[in-house]
Amino acid sequence: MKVITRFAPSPTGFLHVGGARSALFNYLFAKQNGGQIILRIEDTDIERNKEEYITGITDAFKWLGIGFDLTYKQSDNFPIHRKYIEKLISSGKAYISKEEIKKEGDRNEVIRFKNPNKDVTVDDIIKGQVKFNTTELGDFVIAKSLDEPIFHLSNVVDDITSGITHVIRGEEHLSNTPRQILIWEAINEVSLPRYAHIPLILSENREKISKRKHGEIVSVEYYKEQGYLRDALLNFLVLLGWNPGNDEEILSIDQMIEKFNIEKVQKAGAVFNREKLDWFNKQYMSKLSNEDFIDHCSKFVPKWLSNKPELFGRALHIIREKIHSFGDIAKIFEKGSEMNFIQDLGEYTADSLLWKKNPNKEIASNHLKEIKKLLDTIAKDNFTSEVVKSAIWPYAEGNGKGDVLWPFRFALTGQEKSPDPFSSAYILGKDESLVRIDLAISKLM
RNA sequence: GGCCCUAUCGUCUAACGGUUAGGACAUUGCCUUCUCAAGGCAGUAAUCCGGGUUCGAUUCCCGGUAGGGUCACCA
Repeated sequence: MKVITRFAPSPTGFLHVGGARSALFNYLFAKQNGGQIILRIEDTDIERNKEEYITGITDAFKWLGIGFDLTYKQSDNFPIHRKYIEKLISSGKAYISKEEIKKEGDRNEVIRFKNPNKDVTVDDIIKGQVKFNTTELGDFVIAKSLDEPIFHLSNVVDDITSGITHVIRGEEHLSNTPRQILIWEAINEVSLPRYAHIPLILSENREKISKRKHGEIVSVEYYKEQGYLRDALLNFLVLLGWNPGNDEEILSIDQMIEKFNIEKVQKAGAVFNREKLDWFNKQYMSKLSNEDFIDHCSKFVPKWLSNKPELFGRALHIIREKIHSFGDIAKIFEKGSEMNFIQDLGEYTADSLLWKKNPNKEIASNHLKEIKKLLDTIAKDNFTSEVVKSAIWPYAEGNGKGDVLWPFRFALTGQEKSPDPFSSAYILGKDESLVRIDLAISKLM
């Protein structure tokens, strides 16, 4: 039997990280079984759906690299849904019911499923056997009219007509499952799919994360815009609720397909830990070549810097060390941040040039004068951090590293926190470095 | 509240019924060029509680407790 899975979002918002993980699990399971995965947009509630969300969702999957074998909108199947509703009615499994209108928009006639009031056991791959008594569900509504099916009916009919073999979805659907099984059995065309309800992704305080309560961090688009690598996001997500059974953590999509095991998915919810995501992202960023890295960061580099590609090139090494996502680039170059010295030395006081452990203006001034002499011996086109370091290092060791290096670094950067002085000098270049040292010396007079 | 699910370091998790309860993130300390970052090393830190079953429970069973999900003419 060929495996067919599906991811079935409703277009009422952008793609949620929990949705992305559900889709990923469906994808991995389908791929490792040589099966197919369908993207079904569940847009039966015309009033709440928005076209922009459909493109938002499909764009997010394009970015993630999760491809579908088939994509369709559920509303395209309304005629088929109608056929099944009619069939259920004519076979006495459903009926047209007269209703009292409780709220605006209510119909005075809806279609209800005739509940056989029996026990239904969901045989779940992850949760095991879960027994429900369906009596309390009553004769639930399956359509507002022949042409307006609602969730449970459309969902089941589409699963049946698409030949879905495995329903892998979030745990919030577990309690919907008995209803759907009842409908599935009433239609009685194909045997039940296997169900797998995956645990929820939780917030810090252990509740289901939602856009409403937790904001933009729940949407995949946010991570795309913040400059995260898709492989890092996917890697982070796949390990929320599943692991390969050993200490391996960095997994490519191919490795995930090979190693994923739906039966080993965790039963309990997992807290979404942004710091760990950042760590994954850093791991993946560090694997990038300089060329790829530059490609990824182009949209985050401030204009004044992207206009000076040589300067940017000299700073690249340091930038790569400092950031956890490409979006961080904008932050480290903000005024007052650690890399802003490249653009703008900024104001500082003479006292800040003095090393805390030995604050003495004359000593600092003399060291800076000596550093200047040493730097002057280096040819302009040979002014690399290694060369600068080898020129200054012996002097610093001989005269107290802190005494020499603190004023040196501070003169170059004007900041308490910054890259080391050798790298800073290299980034700034010989001329600018000397200018800044002169300025520092004059401040100390 | 009814129904349902869940329970190992702060977080993600590993552990045929027998382990000094392992790893990762975070955190702390140290080292690595003065600060920062990165890196290296080391450390702190967990089986929710109570009963069973068993020679022996993190592991199996029951009960509490706590958290979560769900109860639409939404999906």
